[in-house]
Order: sequence, then structure tokens, then C-alpha cells
Amino acid sequence: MTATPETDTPPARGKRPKQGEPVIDRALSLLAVFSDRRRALTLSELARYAEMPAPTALRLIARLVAWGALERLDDGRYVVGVRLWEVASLSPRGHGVREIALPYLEDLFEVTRHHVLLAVRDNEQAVLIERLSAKDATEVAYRVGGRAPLRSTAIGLVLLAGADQQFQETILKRPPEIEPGVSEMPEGQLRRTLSDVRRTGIAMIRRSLPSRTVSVASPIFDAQGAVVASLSIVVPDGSTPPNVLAPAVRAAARAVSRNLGFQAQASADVRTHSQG
Amino acid sequence: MTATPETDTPPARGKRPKQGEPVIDRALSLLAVFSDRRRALTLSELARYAEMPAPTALRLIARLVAWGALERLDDGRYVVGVRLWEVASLSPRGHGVREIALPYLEDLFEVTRHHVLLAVRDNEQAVLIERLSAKDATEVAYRVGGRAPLRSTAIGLVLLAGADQQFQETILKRPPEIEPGVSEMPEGQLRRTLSDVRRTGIAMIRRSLPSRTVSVASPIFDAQGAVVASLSIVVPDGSTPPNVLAPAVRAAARAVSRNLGFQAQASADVRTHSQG
DNA sequence: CAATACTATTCCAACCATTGAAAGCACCCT
DNA sequence: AGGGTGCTTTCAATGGTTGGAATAGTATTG
Repeated sequence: MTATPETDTPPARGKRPKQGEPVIDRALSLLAVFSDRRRALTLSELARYAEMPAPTALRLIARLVAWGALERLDDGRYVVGVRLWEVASLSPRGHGVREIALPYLEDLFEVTRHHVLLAVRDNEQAVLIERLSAKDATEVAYRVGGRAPLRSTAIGLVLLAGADQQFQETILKRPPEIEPGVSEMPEGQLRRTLSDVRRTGIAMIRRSLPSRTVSVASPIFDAQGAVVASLSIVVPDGSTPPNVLAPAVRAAARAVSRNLGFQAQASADVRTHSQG
Repeated sequence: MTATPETDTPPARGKRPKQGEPVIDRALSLLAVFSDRRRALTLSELARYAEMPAPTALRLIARLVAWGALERLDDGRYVVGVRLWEVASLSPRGHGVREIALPYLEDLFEVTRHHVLLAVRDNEQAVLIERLSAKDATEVAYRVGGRAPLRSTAIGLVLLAGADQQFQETILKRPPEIEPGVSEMPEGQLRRTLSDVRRTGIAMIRRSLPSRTVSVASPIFDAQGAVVASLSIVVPDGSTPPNVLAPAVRAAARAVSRNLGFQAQASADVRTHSQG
């Protein structure tokens, strides 16, 4: 124990690395370290990925564990806790829509026996809120809680088509990302597609990875007529033809919309549409 | 909330009231304010319920919103954000079990067309992880993300019966809570019931509120043979008799267990059981 | 239409929770 | 035994944090 008040003890003081960041941000960055691939992490892993010293990480984690945001496994690793999940279940755009939509998703699922998806938009991506899949269903690209691109998925196109003009322009201007298995559309075609989606209430996309599938999606509106979510079905390419699926998907989406207080308009275009 | 000023507040000396609490705890206490009844809150509501000055609350909330843990509505109120939901979806005991169990829940649901529930234990309560319900199903007491007592629900009894001895004793010693609609068991009977649940793999409870229902639940085991979740079905009293439901519920629960890596033992008692 | 009441936001100087290097433990592996 | 890795505790310096006060905005009332 060095308890001697030294006078000449300025031992090459290293700069405090990342001091200055708000505590909450640090705590949240710890949570953000968790991902599909990283569901259980050790202290040092958390500290490393969140870029902070181990003692700091430990202190923050201790608080998070005490509250229940994280849980500690027997082997010492940390995982996201049920308490956090519990609070998160109050997210209107998370479990909120889900709760209302689920019965209709189930109906659609039972009839078709194919993947049924529900997603909302968060920033520039679609977040998968729910997915019903048969045990023996074809492989599917995205998991619940995961994110999907807006431009290259049916479920994303619907959300993009329903977003405010300004946001759409931002995305449209962006150079197409290259994603394997889907053919990205040039800006012109994308514009036309979005317009079609708005008009018909249906988006359709074919992709070849991870397996050859066709997706058909339709928008869910809230009471104000805004697109709040997107409902989609994914079937193996070559099984049920899309034009047969479309009415079922649209009907399911409409049913959910109605349940959200949306008054189906007599007019064809419910929302602002750009050009004819 | 009756605003009683001088409850435990020290002499109003103009001193900092509650300074000294870790920032994270405060931030988390803000999250904890949200509940089934309080899904959208104003700044002042949040500050009031979390017991902190408005400026402090605002500052913390700002960070939470920036990260996406909270979202701000057009009317200025705050709700739990999708980003938080996204991270929470990585909770092994939350979405984790759910993901694996869902297909089997669906099967059970389709066959029976009654409420199918999935829950895990968190502390002294059961947390509802999933609930499948028909659109026209009977009213049910608990919602997904909500909590249910261990002693007076079938789904809870299963979790209690599967908990470690020490925890069980703690609960058993506790005086029975009075919950309307269910008859609480005295300690002796409860002990016998728990033992039965362990032996048979089935818990059954009848309740009269919010409607007359019968619940049948069965444990889900992980690879180590520990009870990690509980699967239950809730039917209107007088419809399908419990002894008909039991096998179906047990089978579904076992199917999930197997999927979790549980090796069904030949022996009857898989886990430590107290006394015969 | 002013008065009242409430909520939201900005400011800022005092202050205490926060910080991370260092050192001590506890386990591996070889 | 020795080297390595990861976890935990300690502690003094410090800068993020704090909340009263003031201001602006908004709804309600007389």
C-alpha cells in the first residue's frame, strides 16, 4: 500500500483516453455491443468493443446488472436481461404494432404456411418486428430484431414508399448498395416502383439468396394515414404466384390498419404521391 | 399520486435533494417509469415519477433519445424506442427462448385455438414472453411483457417448481398474497402441488377472473436440465377438459426442450425433487 | 384579453460522482 | 514453476454532472 504523500510523483501521466463522454452514452454503448453474433460477452470483450477501460466497463455493467438490463451467466459472461426486454416490450413501434397485428399475421400464416414478416422503419433501415415461420420453412435472410435494407426488400420498399418526401429523396440520391442476391434498381426505376407501391399498395421483390424467394409486402397505416409498418410474405420462388398472394397480403395489412384506426378512403391514393 | 411535500425530504435548505445517485441508475429509473398504463409520457411526468428535477431529466432523456432508447412523439411526449427493443430482442431469456419455442406454440395454438403462453422467471415473478391468442378469444389476465405471480398461476407454479430449493423456500415462507379470482394455497398444499408438478410435468389452475378459465402449464428444460421457461394454455372453464389438454401441452413443452438440447431422461424425475 | 398555471428549455458555478492507472487476485495454459 | 490472461479493488485527481433560477412557450381560467 503506497500511502506516502510523494512530492515528485508525476509519473509520465498518460492522457485519459476517452474521458469526457457522458456516462449514459458509455452505458448505452455497452448495450450496443450486443448483436446477433454477440449475445453473451465477457467483461473484457465488452470493454474492448465499447472502447473503454475494464474497470470503467465493470462499474457501468454492475449498475446495469443491478437494474436488470444485463444478466450474468454462470460462466461470468453477460447477456441482455429480461428486465430490459420487459421495458422494450412497451415500445409502441416495437411490440405495439406487433400486438395488434399478430392475430392477422397468424391468419395469413396459417393459410399460406410461409414466412410472414412485420417491420417498421428506423432511420434508413427496416427493423423486423415479427416473423412467423413454419418449422420446415425455407431459409430466410432476416431475424426478428434484425435490420433489412429499404431499397432491396419488399418490406423495405413499402416503408420507403410511405416515408416523407424529404427522406425518400435522401435515400434515392444515395448510390445503390450492392447486396448479393438482389438486383438493385437505378434511381429512375426505383422512383417508378415506389410510385407503383403507393398506388397499388403492394411491393414485390425476387431474390436469389439465401434461397430463391419472392416477397410480397403491403403497407400498414395508422389513424392519420401514415405508413407505420409493413407486412410481408416470403415464399419460395415458383410456389404460389405473387399475384395470388398479393390480395391476401393486402387484405391482412388493411385489417391491421383498420384496427389501428385507419379509415379506408374511397379515393385510390390515400397518401401524397409524387408524380402521376 | 398525492403530492405530499415533506415526506422524507430533509430540511429544505435549498440543498441538492437527491444528488449522489449514479447517473446510470437515474437514467434507468427513467426507463422504469414506463409501464403498461404509461406508454407515452411528457417530460414533467417522467421527471415526477422518476423523482428528479426537470432539467436533470431532460438532460438524461436527451441522451436516451439520441441513442434511440426513447423516441419523441410529435406532441412532445416520449415513448420507448425501437432501438431499445432491438437490443432487447437479443435477450436470451426474452426473445431467445421465444424464437425457439414459437413454432411449437403455433402448432399448439392452431390445434386448440386457445391462448398459448410462454413465460420465464425473473426474480419473484413470471414474465410473459409470448402469448398467442385468437382474435375472438376470451379475456386473459396478462399481456406480453407483463408479470404474473408465481404461486397463483399455472405458468408460475411450473417456474416455481423448477427453481432452486433455496428460492422456493423463500417464496413458500412468504404469506400468501390475496389475488381476486384465484384461491391461494396454504403452504402445505403448495408444497404438495409443487412436488406434483415436478413429478408429472404439469401444473393446473382454475381461476374465475377476469373470466372463468382453466390453465394448464408444463416446464421447458435447457440442456442442463434446468427449468428455463414455462409453457401454458388457457381455456374457458368447461370447454376442453384439462386432462385432454395436458398431453398436448406436455408434448409441446418437451418438443421445445428437445430443441434446446435437453435430453429426455428415462428416469421420471429429471431434476432434484424435495420430498416424496 | 390579461392573469394564472403549468411545462419545456437554457444557463452556469459549485461539486461530487466518475475516472482509469496501478496493483492485487484468480485462473488457466505450458 | 512461470508466463499469460482476465477479473476485481483501490484511490486521488477531475471534469462531467447537477439543479436552482430564469426564460420561453402553451394551455386554462376569470
